[in-house]
Amino acid sequence: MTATKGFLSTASAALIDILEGLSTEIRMTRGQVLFEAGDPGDALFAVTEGALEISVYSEDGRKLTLDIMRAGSILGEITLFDPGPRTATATALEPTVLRRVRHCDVLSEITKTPELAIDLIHLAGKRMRYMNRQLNEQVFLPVPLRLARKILYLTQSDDPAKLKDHGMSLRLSQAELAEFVGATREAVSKTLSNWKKDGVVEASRGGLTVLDRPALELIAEPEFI
Amino acid sequence: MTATKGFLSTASAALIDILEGLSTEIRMTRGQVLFEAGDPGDALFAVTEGALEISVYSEDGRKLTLDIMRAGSILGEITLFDPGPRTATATALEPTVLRRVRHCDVLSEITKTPELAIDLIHLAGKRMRYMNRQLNEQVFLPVPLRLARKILYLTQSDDPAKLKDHGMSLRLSQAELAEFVGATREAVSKTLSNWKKDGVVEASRGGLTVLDRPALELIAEPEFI
DNA sequence: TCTCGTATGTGAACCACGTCACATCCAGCG
DNA sequence: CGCTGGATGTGACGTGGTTCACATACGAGA
Repeated sequence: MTATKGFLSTASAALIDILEGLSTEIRMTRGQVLFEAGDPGDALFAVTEGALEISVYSEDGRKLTLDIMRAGSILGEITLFDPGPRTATATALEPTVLRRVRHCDVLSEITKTPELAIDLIHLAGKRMRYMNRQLNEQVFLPVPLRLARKILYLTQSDDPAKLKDHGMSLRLSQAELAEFVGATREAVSKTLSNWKKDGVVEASRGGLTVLDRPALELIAEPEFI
Repeated sequence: MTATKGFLSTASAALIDILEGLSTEIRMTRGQVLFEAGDPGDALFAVTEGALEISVYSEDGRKLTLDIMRAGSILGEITLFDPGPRTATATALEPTVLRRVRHCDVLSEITKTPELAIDLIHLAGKRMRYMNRQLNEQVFLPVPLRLARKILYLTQSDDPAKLKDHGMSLRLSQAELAEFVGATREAVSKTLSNWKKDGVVEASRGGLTVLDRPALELIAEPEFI
């Protein structure tokens, strides 16, 4: 649906360079929480290695995963844009390395390098588009469509070589997938069962493989009216 | 829930000033469309007078209204942040006056006045928070809760004086309210009927009045676990 | 290899909402 | 005034999806 990779697109080279100079390195183990929704946020991060999951929680504790951020992504910048508590929780999905830059350093850098501001503004726009689409899909699409699109999104372009035979695997449990599409594990399981019968995907414990990407794309299509 | 008014908060004075100088005036009649999702976007707007409705459409034409922008709001800046097609449609709800500024003028102004960039970045942050909340509510809350919150949001602080007796009226048909909460007109009608029985709201043709704001706030609460 | 904890498959019952189908009910206007 | 078209009220009914309740099935340890 979109060509960008990650919740917000890979940061521009200029942005990365500047962040390099101002940042300190952070290393995380799997499961470690970088920040939680509600925390005061005074820094932003660039992922160097590994992956983090960005999610929000309902008032009664249910979880909705927004995206997975991999190497090259910037995160935690909402509070730079609008000072206040963090709106989401970031958890490492695997051993992860990232660089941390304080907001104040970014802001003072902006006054020196306005281009940086434009980079950040573009970043914000990409995010907005992503959220827009999320909302739209949540409101209008049934679970199977949402799931198909998520799987396509999550398996896209991770490694172009692996895509050539239309296959692509995803290391995500069905429960995690459910949190991604805002549904229950059972609903995901049943949907995947149907697709498996048709040879569209193949499942293993803790992951699945897309066998027939075009078929999945067909399912993901709206085919409206 | 939030103190901001409008989809993105009222623009800062500095921002408004700068936009004044670069802008041209636009006048719209009720129902007129300022821009549509998919249009190429090359300008942003500041509402001077009147109100516009910002909405997105599903692939099969259903509508979801995101917010109503009144005097003091900035809109159309996503495409400044991230060049590309507009993500939503803006329609005047009444005779409306606004000022139009081309993106390129804003961007070149940023290189001269970095503070402007910071203003815009803050704007983006407020938006992100708003969208975040929208998504959360759509995914996790049932129709009555969403409706209660929307009504509270739409009637908040419009005129503090009118709030003193806990009442507040809203000129929106039930169909429009339905588009706001992502539900059907019937569901809204039935929910409102219940509330009317309890004296929480009062309805008239094409609008409704909140009689017991605290009661509505109680309904809107999650009262989780 | 056996065992236990976690991931998955699947059916039954339930339920919130959507869909459909009308019955009202105003507000303007001939 | 009575008509008429859009805005509302409300029931019947269908259904996607959740909830609940197990049955497997797999993988990592002991």
